[in-house]
Amino acid sequence: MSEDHPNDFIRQRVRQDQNEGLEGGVVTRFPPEPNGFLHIGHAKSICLNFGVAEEFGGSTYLRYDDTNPEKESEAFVQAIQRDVAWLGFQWRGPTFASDYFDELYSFAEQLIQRRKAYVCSLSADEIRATRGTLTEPGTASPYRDRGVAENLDLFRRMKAGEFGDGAHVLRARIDMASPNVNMRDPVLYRIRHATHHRTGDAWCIYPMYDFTHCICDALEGISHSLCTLEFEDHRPLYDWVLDNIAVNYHPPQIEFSRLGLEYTVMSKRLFSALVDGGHVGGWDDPRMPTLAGLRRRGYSPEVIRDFCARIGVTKSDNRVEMELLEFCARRHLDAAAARVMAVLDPVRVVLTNYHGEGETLQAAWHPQQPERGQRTMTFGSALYIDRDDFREVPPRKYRRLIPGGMVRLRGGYIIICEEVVKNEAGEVEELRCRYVPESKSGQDQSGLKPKGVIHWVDAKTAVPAEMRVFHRLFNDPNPTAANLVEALNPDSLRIAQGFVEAAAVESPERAFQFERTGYFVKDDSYSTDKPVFNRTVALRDSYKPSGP
RNA sequence: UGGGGCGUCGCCAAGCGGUAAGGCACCGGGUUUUGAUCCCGGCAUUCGCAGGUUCGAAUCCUGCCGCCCCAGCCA
Repeated sequence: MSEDHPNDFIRQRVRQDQNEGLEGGVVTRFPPEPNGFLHIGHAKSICLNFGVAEEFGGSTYLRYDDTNPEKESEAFVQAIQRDVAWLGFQWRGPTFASDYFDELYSFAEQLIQRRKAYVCSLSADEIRATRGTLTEPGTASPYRDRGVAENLDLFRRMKAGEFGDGAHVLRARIDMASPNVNMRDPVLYRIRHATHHRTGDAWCIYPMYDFTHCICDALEGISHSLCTLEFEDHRPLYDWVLDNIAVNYHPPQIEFSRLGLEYTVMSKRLFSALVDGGHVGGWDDPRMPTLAGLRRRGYSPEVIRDFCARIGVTKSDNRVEMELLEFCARRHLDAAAARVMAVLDPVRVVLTNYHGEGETLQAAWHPQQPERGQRTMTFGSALYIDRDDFREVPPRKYRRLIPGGMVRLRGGYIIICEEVVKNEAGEVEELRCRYVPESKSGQDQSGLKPKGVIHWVDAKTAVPAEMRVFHRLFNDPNPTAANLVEALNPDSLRIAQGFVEAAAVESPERAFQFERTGYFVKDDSYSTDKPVFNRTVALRDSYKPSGP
């Protein structure tokens, strides 16, 4: 699977910078806030940052942007680390913005000394009211021209814990009339008497993102600071901070568009709402586009990385179809997954002329990979086949079992349906069939050429299993915060009580192709007495019934 | 109505003045004891629209139109 390296506009830029001589080489960073689980949108950023560094002989920091203690936790730090490692990347660090709180504080004092920052004692509401609007300039804070000594004194007392939350903030002195509202004296520090998951109660003032991020980038010698489009308006502020403090390194901020995916949402805030509202089982629910959810669903790191390589990196808004992710999943699973038979909706088949109980049959774990060896299956007079593989009234071009028709049991014998037994409700309860003794798979002497091949399991030895079939979480291709709950798909999870051939349960393999029904992964995190299989994705099914 | 971005096939996306890559999806055909995989073939006279420059424009210029982001003491 040797894909060409992507060559997006960011890589072109990095290549050019490198050719023009980059001191310190290529250094990138992936900077999540530890306030939730990572999702596939983060995977795009992770693959970009780590991928660029790998391709250009550089390295990548994992840096936590932990400047808002009330929303962050050590549990999220661990979850994030596990997910990045799972994707297969090795980071420098991890580092934390909180590692730099002392330096950050010094730079803040430096800004005060240079008359580039001041302590503002307006309330949050007053600051908002004086910021102006998108079309009108803001007005200066009455504290804007406080003297250096007073600012320094106030700021030190803020740090010392003399004031309550919200009493003062430190603001940059830039331009209240800037057409870019982010430049209208943005807040740099706020008072927050909160316990930080790493620094505990050492601090009661915390720096804001715009002040923190650029400085951490500079201190770590980040050569290319890659972020998403919504920070484009913040770039002048990123540059302003670094231009006004005594730091000798100034990374460029380069923006790209976030990933949009059809039929799902991509925001930690909305995930929280789904989890807290009990609409999903947790951040790692297999229907969630979180990396933890995708992992439980059976998507391997290779699938995610292939997907990220295929979607590209640009600045245009995008909403990628699920089909592409599913294609990547099938592509990798086709090669990786062991072939095994299973039925989700069993119908009993009785072979009236079969008497060789306990006969064993061999079948390849993977027909295209004979080196993976064979598994042993048991054949018997009582079998289960999938309800969908028999039709009393077949649609056009139907190739499976019909009354009086024949079909091959994959890896087994050809059978002919002679009788359909129904219950009072008129449902098919049992199929009484005759098997063709000389049609054994691999040594067929029958000369018969059935059109269809179906999967089956032996009723005596097959293992009862719970199979979880997932469908899109939302019916709306573009759910929003406003219609989040109404857009939920009530049929996003279907649990089938089926049977799997015993070899699958005994085998150490975890990813399987249940022939005809899809790719499944064994999931041990449920507490049931039966094995549980999550369906990653259905097989592509080109069987299209024509006509009504 | 301020500022910042973006508009190339249904969905992604190359292209950077020399006459529209590729992938997904879709449609044909072949192989197949998985209606899978695999293999072949098809799929934008046209690049948001309108002018202009040029021998030549998706690429340069001008003017429109559409969409996204920004008024947290979130990131």
